[in-house]
Amino acid sequence: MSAEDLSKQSANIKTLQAIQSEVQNTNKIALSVDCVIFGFDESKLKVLLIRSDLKKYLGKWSLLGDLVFPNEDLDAAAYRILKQRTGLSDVYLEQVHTFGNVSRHPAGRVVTVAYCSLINVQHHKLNIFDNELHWHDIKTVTGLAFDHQQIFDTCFMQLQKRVQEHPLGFNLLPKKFSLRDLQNLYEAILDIKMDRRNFRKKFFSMDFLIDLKEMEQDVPHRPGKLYKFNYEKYEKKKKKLVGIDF
Amino acid sequence: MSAEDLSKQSANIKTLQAIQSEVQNTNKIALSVDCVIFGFDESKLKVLLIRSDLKKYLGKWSLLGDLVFPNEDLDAAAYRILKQRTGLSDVYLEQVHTFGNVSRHPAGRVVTVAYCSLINVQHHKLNIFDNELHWHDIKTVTGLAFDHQQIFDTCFMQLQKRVQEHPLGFNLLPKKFSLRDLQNLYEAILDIKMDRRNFRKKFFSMDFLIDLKEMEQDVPHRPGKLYKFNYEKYEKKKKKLVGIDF
DNA sequence: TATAATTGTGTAAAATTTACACATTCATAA
DNA sequence: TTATGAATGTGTAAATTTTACACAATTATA
Repeated sequence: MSAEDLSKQSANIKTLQAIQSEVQNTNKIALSVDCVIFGFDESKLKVLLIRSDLKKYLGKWSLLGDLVFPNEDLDAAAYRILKQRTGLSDVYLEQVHTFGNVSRHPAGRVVTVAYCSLINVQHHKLNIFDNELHWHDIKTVTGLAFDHQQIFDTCFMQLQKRVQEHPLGFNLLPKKFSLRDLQNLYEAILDIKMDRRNFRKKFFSMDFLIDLKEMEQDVPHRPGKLYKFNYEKYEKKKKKLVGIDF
Repeated sequence: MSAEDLSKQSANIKTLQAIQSEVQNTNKIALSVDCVIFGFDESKLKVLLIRSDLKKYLGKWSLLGDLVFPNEDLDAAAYRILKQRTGLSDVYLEQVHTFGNVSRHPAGRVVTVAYCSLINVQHHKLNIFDNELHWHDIKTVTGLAFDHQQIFDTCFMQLQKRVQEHPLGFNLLPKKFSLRDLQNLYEAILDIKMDRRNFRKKFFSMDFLIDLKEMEQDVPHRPGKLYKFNYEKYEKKKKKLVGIDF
């Protein structure tokens, strides 16, 4: 290594203190988390929205979000918001994308990390006391506050993609569900109609459904069998490669 | 709406000033960007790393990153780093994931947004003057500084997935490439061997390769035909749905 | 007891994926 | 000049997966 290289190298070595002061000086960006919370009810996909608490967007709906605390892990902030708003813990939650355009928030520089959450509406219909909080049919979601429409669109598209590759959907259903429930769910998320026999064949051939030997109750027609998803078996079998296809 | 609801609603309405001060007070988090820059050379997938500039991690390799400026879009920060380090603009760059554990950085709370970039090594072999900057075979990447190993692993896995679903790979090849180059690339990224005839059949049936009517030069064996990727055709034909499969 | 609604089931055709071998072309070395 | 080595270019048959499609059985209700 030449003398020049050596001096260059030592010039590049920064002390922790130097970086700390650099971090302080550049520290003009606030960080928030926004949650796109999906639910499934009456065979429709819903999203939980709140009325904007900002005058500029008065009357508009927005996602559930909050600033991240300085001593709080990012994922923990998302869980906190979810817990605060729905009363639920142990829910499916996944980071989707970070939105960081300079002018995305009127109050100044706020970079936000978007999370997608899937919850079972039946299990906590109770927890929405707040009039400002409302389940919206995803087909009617337009004109959200801030850049929340873009965030919602991104999360919804990601959900459409991931629900086909991973068993996420079951988080939106009750523990016991019929194949009709499952098909309704996929049809609602993907906004398509599917062939009933081929849909059943597909899921039976995957062999991840456990027949609970129970039937639906209180349906105005022939009751269907109830199933639950076999997570243990799925975890063992997980696919590695899919194959080139675009 | 009841009186109680109304008062609750107005209590929820915040002024811009209130939020601004809230943002100021909570503003103790620094934001950075880290780039995982992939290249393809000598039939091997490489990643561009730099020696850590932090005493704690002296001698360790780390990703290329920097703090985001207060008045800089997030994506712009990633492009800036890429331009600074490789001299290249107009490169493939995609946000992958944000890492925000409280203790991930020794200098304090720094949340980092990871980007994945694919560049053509042939086109700018020149631009690496800096001894501290080096292309590493991805198979030898271990023990990176900070949480950069985790960031690298995440980006690499995402690359393996996305390269199968989208025509990203061509960003790593020269404009003109042979089918052997293309197969070597996929084999390097996915770390598998593929059947040569089926690989060719697959790509020909997709019908996105333009035969340039040119042959390889200076190869010590029968030269292969050269192709380029037909982006216009791909953009028109893009797949929508894939089908349930997990 | 008849009707309406939905469940549960199989098969044949089409499309896709997989496994596999040999003649051709060019550079290089004898 | 010729032989050799190394990689290109090409097709088919079998297996698997996907698609399209119809009718009998079950339950609640009128």
